[in-house]
Amino acid sequence: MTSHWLMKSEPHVYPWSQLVKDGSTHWDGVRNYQARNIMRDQMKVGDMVLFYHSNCKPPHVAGIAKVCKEAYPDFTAQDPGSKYFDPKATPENPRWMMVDIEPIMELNPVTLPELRQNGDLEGMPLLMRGQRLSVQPVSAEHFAIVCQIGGLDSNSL
DNA sequence: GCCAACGTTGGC
DNA sequence: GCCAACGTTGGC
Repeated sequence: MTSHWLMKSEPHVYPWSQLVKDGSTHWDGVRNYQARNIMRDQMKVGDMVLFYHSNCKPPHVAGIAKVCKEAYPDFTAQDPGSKYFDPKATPENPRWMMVDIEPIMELNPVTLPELRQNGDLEGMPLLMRGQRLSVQPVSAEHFAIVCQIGGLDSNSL
C-alpha cells in the first residue's frame, strides 16, 4: 500500500520546474528530526508526493512527484562547504537522511486559500495552525481531492 | 517586515 | 531534566 506525503520547497530555492528539468532529485537539507524520521522510516519507493511551493504568493501545490529512492545519508551534512553542513554528522552516524523523488505530473496550481476553502480538506496537516514540517503526511482522500482541484484524476496515476 | 509557533541549545 | 534564550519557518 502506497502512502501519500507533502514536501515543501521554496520556489526560489528549488522550484517544481527544476525538478522537471533534473528528472529526479535528492531531497537534501532537511534538518528537522520529525521530518527526517518520516523520510527514514516511512517513505517507500512508489509513494506519492504533493510538491508544495512555500514562502511565495500565494503558496501552492505545484505538482505530483513520486518517491524513487528510499532513505540514505544526506551527504551535504558532511560537506564543510555546504550550507547544510552539520559538524555532528559522520560516516558512522550520518544523522540526516534524504530520499529521492521524481516528477510525475504538473498540476494547475492549487493555492493555500483554495485548500483552506475546501471543507473536505479539514484536518489536513498543512492547514493546521502552527504546522511547519517540511515533510508531512497526507491521507489518500486528501491527496485525491488536491489532485482533483489541480485538474488531475488521481486514479489515472 | 512582522510575528506566532515551534524546535534546539546550553546553563544550571 | 527544566526552562530561558535564541533561531527558524512561513503565512500574512
